[in-house]
Amino acid sequence: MYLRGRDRSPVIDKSDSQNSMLAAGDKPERRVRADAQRNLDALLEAAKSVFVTAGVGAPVRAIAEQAGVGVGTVYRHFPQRADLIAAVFRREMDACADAAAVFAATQPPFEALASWMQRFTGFIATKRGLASALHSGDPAFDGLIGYFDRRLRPAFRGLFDAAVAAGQIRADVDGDEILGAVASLCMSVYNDGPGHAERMVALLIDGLRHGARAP
Amino acid sequence: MYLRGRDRSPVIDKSDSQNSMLAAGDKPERRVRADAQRNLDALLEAAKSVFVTAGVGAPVRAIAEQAGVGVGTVYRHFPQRADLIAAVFRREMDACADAAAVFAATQPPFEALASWMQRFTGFIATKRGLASALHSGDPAFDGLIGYFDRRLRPAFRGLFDAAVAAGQIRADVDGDEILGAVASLCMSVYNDGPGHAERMVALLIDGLRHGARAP
DNA sequence: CGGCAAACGGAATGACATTCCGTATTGTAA
DNA sequence: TTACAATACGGAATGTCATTCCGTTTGCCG
Repeated sequence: MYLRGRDRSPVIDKSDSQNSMLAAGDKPERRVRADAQRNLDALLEAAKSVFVTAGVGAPVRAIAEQAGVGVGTVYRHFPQRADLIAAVFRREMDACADAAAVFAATQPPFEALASWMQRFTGFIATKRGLASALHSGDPAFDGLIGYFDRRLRPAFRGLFDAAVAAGQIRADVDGDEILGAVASLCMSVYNDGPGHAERMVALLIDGLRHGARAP
Repeated sequence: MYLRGRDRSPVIDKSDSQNSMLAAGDKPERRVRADAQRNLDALLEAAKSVFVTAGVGAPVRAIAEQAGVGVGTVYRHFPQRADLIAAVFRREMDACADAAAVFAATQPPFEALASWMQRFTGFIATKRGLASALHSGDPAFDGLIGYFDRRLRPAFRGLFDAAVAAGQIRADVDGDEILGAVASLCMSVYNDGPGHAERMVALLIDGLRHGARAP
């Protein structure tokens, strides 16, 4: 009754569409124009940086400007401001999830897990307003929690299980609870200034080491 | 940097100022004009009802209208929209807290506690947007959590302890945790449709009965 | 009653989100 | 390469609020 515009029609990032098997007779699949893709990237990048300094409440105008683009372009890619926010969050979740593989390949199990958890903390910490957005009831955010479960949870799981298997952290804790706890610590109403989240998470990590069995 | 107007100056509801000890020589203390008080009440009442149907995001205009008042009047009483919201929440917390005494006086300990918890649930449940507001970081809401602790917690405590003393509920649970749990159940991101909160709370209440000692 | 501080109402202002539409680009087919 | 149509763009225009301003009205006190 006092809501902003409704009817959303999502927009998918067609970037990595290597699926151009130009053989059989399926429709030409209209390729995304180069400039459009360029602007989309610039937009997401700009939004990310603006959100960090001005919060997710920053005006669309500011984001468009930072991206060197007109507001019209923003709305061409994201029907609603909330869709842009959701897209940025998704992309950051992806980046965070991908980082897991890198850590896993370059560090010992425990260090990889610790590194990733701090990385994750950094991701959540810069999201002033994420919790608020999640609670806002805006349908644009509906899939975000599911996306979290789909991307971040498995990424964490891999590192966690590896550390357990290597005997570097105790085996009597539930991985899912840890991830949830970290997220809660970072988004709590009672969050107490900068560094608080990091400290709590560090504590958690130390706790994980306690009582580990030898490898 | 992209914030709405700042600098707040709170407004106190001078309603029940029975403190007119018109004897000694303290300053005349400018009495609140009758119409002002009337409008303040109408405003809070109107806001409450509008929030229920349209959410806390309802335009100030709508509230003013429902109260039969001009927007200017709204802002005379509440410097910022958020102040109005906070005032409504406070007033509802008061009502909820006061209900405790009534239940305590008219029902046996356990029934009084159960009644109050459902009353409390009803209070939280109608607050679509409370959680969001709390997380918004707006300074107008800063005191709300403290107010919650000051008003609701003791009210609950009284009923809870009485029920424990009467042996009607188990004595091995922490009251504070129960209240927090109920609030969390009602405001969670994972809240699953209407009735969900009530069901969970009912479950909790049943749980409290389990293992009670005889009186 | 008369005066006036306090309180009103509601138009004016300013910040945004979102929409519209004329113009500029891109990819492509001749 | 050039001409075209499909796509994208930019940014002014519109509409919805929150909040401010100020001329008017109203309760209160003497």
